[in-house]
Amino acid sequence: MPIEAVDDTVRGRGRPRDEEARARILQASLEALEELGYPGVTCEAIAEKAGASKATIYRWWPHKEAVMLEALRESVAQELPFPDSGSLKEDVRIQLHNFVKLLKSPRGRVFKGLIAAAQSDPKVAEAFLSIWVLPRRKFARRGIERYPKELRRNLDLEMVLDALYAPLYYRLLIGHEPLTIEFANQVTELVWAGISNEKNR
Amino acid sequence: MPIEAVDDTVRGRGRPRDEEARARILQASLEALEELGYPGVTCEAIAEKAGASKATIYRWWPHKEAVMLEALRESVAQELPFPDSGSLKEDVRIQLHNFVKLLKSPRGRVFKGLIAAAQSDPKVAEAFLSIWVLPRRKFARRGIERYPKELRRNLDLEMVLDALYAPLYYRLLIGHEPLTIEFANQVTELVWAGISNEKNR
Amino acid sequence: MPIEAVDDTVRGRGRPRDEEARARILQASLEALEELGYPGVTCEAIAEKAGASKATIYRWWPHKEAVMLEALRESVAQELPFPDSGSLKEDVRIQLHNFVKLLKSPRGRVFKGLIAAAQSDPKVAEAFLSIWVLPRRKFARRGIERYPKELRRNLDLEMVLDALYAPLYYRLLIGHEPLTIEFANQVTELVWAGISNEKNR
Amino acid sequence: MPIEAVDDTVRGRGRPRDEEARARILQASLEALEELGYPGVTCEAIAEKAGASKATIYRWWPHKEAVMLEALRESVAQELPFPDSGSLKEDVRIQLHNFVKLLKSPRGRVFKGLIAAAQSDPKVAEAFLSIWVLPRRKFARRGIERYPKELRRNLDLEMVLDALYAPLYYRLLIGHEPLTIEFANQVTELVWAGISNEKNR
DNA sequence: ATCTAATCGAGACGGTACGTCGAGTCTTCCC
DNA sequence: GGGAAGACTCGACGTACCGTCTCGATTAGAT
Repeated sequence: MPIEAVDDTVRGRGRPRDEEARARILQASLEALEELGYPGVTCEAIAEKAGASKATIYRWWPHKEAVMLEALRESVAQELPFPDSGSLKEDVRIQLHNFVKLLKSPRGRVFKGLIAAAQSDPKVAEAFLSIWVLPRRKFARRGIERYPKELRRNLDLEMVLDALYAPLYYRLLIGHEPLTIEFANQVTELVWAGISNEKNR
Repeated sequence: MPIEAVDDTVRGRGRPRDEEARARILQASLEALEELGYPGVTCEAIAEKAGASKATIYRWWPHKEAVMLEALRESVAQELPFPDSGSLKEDVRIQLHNFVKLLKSPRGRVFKGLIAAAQSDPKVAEAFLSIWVLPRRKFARRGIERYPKELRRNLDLEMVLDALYAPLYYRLLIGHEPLTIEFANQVTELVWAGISNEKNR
Repeated sequence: MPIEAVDDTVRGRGRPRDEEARARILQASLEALEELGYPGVTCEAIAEKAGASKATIYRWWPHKEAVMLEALRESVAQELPFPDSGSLKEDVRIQLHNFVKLLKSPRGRVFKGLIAAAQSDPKVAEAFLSIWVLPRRKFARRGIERYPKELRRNLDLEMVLDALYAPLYYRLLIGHEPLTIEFANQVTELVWAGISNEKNR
Repeated sequence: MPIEAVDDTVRGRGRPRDEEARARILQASLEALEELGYPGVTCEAIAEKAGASKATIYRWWPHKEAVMLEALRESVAQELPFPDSGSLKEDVRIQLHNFVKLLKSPRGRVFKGLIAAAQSDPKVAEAFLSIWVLPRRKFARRGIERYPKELRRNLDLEMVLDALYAPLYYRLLIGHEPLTIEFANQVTELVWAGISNEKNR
């Protein structure tokens, strides 16, 4: 079961959850993550930034990683819809462009931090997967499957998605070369050559 | 300046550095990383495993990340030579196979841990780059450049290397799908289609 | 001004105070004190035991000590009338016997808890004094003063009361030796020797 | 086993305990206890006052009560030797005088606090008993037993000690009447009448 | 054969953040 | 308007690890 906030759609009797406080906490988490990097994010710092108390944080999230994951989810929930330009190759290119822009924004530090946290905390790993990775991949997969005729047969789409996104994550995480729009173009071209049904050259 | 052990080639008067202790500490770091994951690598744990004292660790390394990086360097120094089968595609495939095997071994946790640490610690990032990433890429690049005629012209080899290795790192770090030899084959085929000089199909 | 419940004899407009809830809260306080000891008396525990809410408790009492004091007052209101056997010495003995029985009953933990609370909270101290100690002493004093001829002249009755009751409290609080009926007899004899008008031996 | 500091008479290998820090912590505890009363004493406050860290406190004492008990023991270790005036009655009187002075000093708050804590914490109770009460009683008992002929036969000395000390504790804890030297005299006279071998009156 | 200096182990030190708990207050719905 | 439910702020708890430090013991080269 992924790490999520309590589902309080059922309106109980007591004082309802303070949604403003929730929003302030998530906002403060993102800011702290962007400003201080992952290990610099302290529950006490979040609490102070948010004008909330630590107890409130721990009432709703089991640990600070969960807070940051939910913050991430909130902040990127509507972002990055898979484009629909009429051309699959163009859709892919635009999608990678957008993702590059996201990773290069301050939000990129959030990804770095969460992927780092996921390496040693299975709960974070699972949450990152179910909250971010898998939904994004499902969208992208659907976007690609709209054009079955443009692709070679017997392609493993999971592998294709990896080939498309992995290089961006890789440059984000390793930083040996800059992460640029041009790089996204190069990746698009290279992968396209490997998956398209066109007779190349 | 990368993180390295103190260079004590100048032989002073007092008791010399205990090389056995150094080896035990590095070994213990690797073991802790493999067994317990990154957060399990506390200096106390290393010291106890190694039968050393924390002071000894901090005398020779500025912080625990430096210890782990040096441990990594020691342990992979001779690993993963770029193969030479006579065929570039086969060389690439074998190289990816070997890398998959490495990442799937207990050593994979070391990579996960260090990449995680690098996300928030620029010193670790730089050290990981200079100790592991850049040398490996240089070897691989040289291996590829032996066959200039098999490749398309105007290829950005850095991008090609990313396209080859990134998917493996990606599956290691995200874990959404298993990291297998077969996956390495798929990546090889896909990238090969995008870089080889052959007239495809 | 001693700690007391809000005096709501003035009958206002809305729903009147729920006397049952009040009784349940006081009862729950006593039980918690007897079963769990003083630190076990948390407002949450009282509320749960009583099926009440914390808000109700704090509406009617300023803090939990006030609750416990009122609980004590209710529970001991009619207890320990000063006996009237016709003999002062016998009256004293019986009174000490009764007090020993009270202190050894579960109620004894209530005394321990409240005396403890009084040490650091002047409000509790004053309330314990006015609700329990002073009234009890007044009764006892009247009981003794019925027999002026049996006592030496110029006795400080306050001191005599201390000499009678203090040893019982002392054993209750310190617990170095058991608090028994026999001990009450011994104290009676010793004090009697010091206060009676008889020619001893 | 009473709560005590680790007995480190055996000189181990590592860095030795910082005796100054220990002294500063105990001193800070006493000051905090006298200034703020028992529940106002915070480990964080002690640590700050003492210029120590919380970890140091918890390394050597299991909880703050133990700190305060040891502080008490240190501060009263050599106090209150049983006097030796040549007359038992006079010895008793002087001993009670001294005890009254101790209880009326700022140190009295320490006693109030610890007795309070003992009511709900068996560890404190046992420690208070073994560190303070029992040793003091043993001394007093020995002081009294030097004069066997002045006392009636078949006296229960434990009860006598209670009769002597309990009234002082009682006035300290309840505070219904002041605790004075004169009161100590009265108690001495009353108890003496009950225990001495003289033909009274 | 000392003397000297740097090393080793052990482990205590001041800090800082963790995640928990209770006090007392506040907010909502229900009666 | 009272009461149950329960979320809220505040602040202390006791734990864990960091990186530093101070010991006594050990181990060479320098004297």
